[in-house]
Amino acid sequence: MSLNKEYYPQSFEAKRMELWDKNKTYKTLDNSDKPKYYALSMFPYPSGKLHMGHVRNYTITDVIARFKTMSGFNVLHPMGWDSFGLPAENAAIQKKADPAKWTDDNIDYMKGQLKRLGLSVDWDREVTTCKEDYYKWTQWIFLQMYKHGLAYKKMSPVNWCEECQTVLANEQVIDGKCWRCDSVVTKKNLSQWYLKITDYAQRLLDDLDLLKGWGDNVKTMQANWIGRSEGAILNFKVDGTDITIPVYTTRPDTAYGITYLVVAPEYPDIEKLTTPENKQAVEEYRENARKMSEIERLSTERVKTGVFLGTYIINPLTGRKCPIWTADYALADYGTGAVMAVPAHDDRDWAFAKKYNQDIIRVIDSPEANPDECWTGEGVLINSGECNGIKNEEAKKKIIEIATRDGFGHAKVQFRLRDWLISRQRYWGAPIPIVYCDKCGEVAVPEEQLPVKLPTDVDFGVQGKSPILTSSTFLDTTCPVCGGHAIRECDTMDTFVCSSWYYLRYADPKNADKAFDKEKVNHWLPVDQYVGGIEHAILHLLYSRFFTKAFKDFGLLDFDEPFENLLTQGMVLKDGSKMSKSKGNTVDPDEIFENYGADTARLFIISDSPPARDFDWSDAGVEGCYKFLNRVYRLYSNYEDKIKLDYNIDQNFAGKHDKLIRLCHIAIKGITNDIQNEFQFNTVVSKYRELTNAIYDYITDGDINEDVYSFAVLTLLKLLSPVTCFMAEEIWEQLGAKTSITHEAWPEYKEELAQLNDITIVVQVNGKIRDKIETTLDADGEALKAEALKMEKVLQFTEGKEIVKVIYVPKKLINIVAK
RNA sequence: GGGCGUGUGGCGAAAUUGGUAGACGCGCUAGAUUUAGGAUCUAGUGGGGAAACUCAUGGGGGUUCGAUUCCCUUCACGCCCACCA
Repeated sequence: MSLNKEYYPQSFEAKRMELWDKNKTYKTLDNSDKPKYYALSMFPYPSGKLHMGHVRNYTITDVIARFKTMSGFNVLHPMGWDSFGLPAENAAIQKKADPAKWTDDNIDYMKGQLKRLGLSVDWDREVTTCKEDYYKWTQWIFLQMYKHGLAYKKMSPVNWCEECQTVLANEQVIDGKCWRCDSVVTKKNLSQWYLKITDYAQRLLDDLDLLKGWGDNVKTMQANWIGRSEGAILNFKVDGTDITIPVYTTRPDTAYGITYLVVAPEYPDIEKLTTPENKQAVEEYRENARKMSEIERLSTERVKTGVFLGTYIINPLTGRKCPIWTADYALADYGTGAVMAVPAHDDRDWAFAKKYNQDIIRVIDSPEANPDECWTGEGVLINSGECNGIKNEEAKKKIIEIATRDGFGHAKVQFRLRDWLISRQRYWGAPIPIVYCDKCGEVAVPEEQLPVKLPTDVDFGVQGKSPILTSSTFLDTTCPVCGGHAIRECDTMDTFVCSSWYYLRYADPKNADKAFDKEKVNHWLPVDQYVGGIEHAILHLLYSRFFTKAFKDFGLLDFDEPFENLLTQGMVLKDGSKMSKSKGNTVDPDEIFENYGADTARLFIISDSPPARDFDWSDAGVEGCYKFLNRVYRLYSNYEDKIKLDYNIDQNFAGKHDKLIRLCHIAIKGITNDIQNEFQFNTVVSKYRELTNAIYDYITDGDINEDVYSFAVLTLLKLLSPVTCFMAEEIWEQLGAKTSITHEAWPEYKEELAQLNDITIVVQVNGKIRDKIETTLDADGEALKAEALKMEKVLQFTEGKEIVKVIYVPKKLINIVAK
């Protein structure tokens, strides 16, 4: 056997892939003496074709998985499909295709592309969320949530996307628009299923501290989203009634300055709080607010509006009668839906009070405060009865004490996080396993009756309702309790429910009796390295953390956090903006595979920027990587007769031979460190190039020692193999190796050889470089100092000055301080 | 308004965490080879200066023998959250 003279990846990449497949080279066994390592990519939605973002994501994870395998770990590197969701259903509507078929076809195609990319994935563990053997367990998990009181149904105003004809979770509304289709979201009053993620708010917040391997940006985003704040509930009696309005405030210290109260337009008791003469105006205002989209509500940011209800509350601290208003700057679903207004110390209240002529009472004074402006800073209490003279931070506690003592309030921790709305009025999702019995009401489907299968006799052309309602077989069923007539829940689950536990299923993908085996999950999890896009910083990553914590409480597993280390890779850009079909600046991975091969794609996508940063695609850069691989390849194809697998470098080498060996050790050390240090693949690639250049330098004079040369090029080959896996495997085999290079040990370096013998010492005077000394590693510091002091350049710059001290940094520099 | 980041050549970037700023590459310039193009190889490539030198890591200040790195201040950009009481 021998190598082609020229690098022609098309001639061997496909063949290599088939052999890996056939030989099950990347099969992962549960039992191994080696320590485990779980490398995970965020699994793709099977949209049709891979884009460069996928290529970047999966290449990064694959390089990590291959590196860890060679470093002696038993690596789990799985892949699957987040395959429920709207695009399949939309395709069904537009192209009259079956969503299952559409999804399967896409999976087939994309799986081929992933293999073409050379992923070292154990495909026997593939997981597909829209298959019965998976969604059965998604439904089972829902039942566990239900059983433990974490899944419940309630009527409330929800986010409605008219375009998608479904409700959305809070996390899926971005700037008042649908995260998927970008159309305006409105409010609708519906009875919907929720998961009680709020029960876990504090733990989700606290445990962020456990996540040492997560970037602060993601942790901060989650902390902001959870939004913990400390304050108080204060209850205000409505004058002349038995009604009490509780408000939540983070500023109880300003409670003596309340001059009016605001309730949200959706406030439940609002009708009882409205006097007959104000009824019409209030009704109109509420109607208007209801019709307004989130966007409009946001866009009215600076113009405050509201209507007086005609009633008053009494401030128990001051006895003051304060009018009750409704205004849409009070939010129905945060706090209690009612706000105490202290215009003197809150910007929003100030603006409102100015517009509607409400009283303003200053209760916090500060030398910096201007009486004609709103003051939200620190200060000392005034106009506050028994609290006068107290600093406002202390007054917060004091007033909570008073409220508690007198029975009109208490301290309260409030979260911004809302419960997770998981109902979707769509077909292509996991059915919620609940039935509504004529007699027994809401009943959970017994576990042994799972899965509740998606019906196939549906009409996708139906307008204004979920296609699932057109099934003649699905809706009517019998009650598992009484055997009487019952109707199935016809909403399906948000796809984020499916993706909140898939990483557990990989540990035990074929289990027909359980969602996953506890022991296997405890063995493989937590994920050692998770790689994916920053766009999931809140959504998927928060939901998955919630699921893991709930599962721990259910006794299904024994860890708190699913993902130990998280790498959020940057976007792939072209010409400075995100690749997108609408901008027409996409690059098709298939074209790159065809023209340059997968190795070039893999090398290029990790080469130019560190993984976390955005990556600007350039055609010239691809070309450059391809040329580099050609250059590397020729080191083997042109010198095949000089390379032997059983080389011996345990002998004394001098001069350029010694230097090349040292450069190899330097490369091993540098590359290993760069990978271990947050996967700095861009500098790994530059070190590949340095070593390649060094080997070319070595051979230019034709004096090639076969042992040294073999050591150098085989070291390079192994170092390259996690990245350019096809070429490395091809050359490796052509050189006569019998086993996959994947199963070779990662090269090790000797510290004493990971430095050059000839070094340059920089000589500075007062921190400025004046000269250099060429010397060797073993040179004596004192002697070097003495030599430096005698150098002509040094004398020139120290002339007439006193030498204060001489600093010597070993192997680096001498700095002479002269005054 | 709050939070988190980022500012280094024409471009992507690097800098062993306080020690030669610009590694490595893209691009560009010249040369070799080639009938030509491509490919390949060699040399050069931050600014100013003929040179000695000197200036330069968004701007200004500070600490230090020495600062891209630490501190203060200021500007610009990016992302996330936001009438959250």
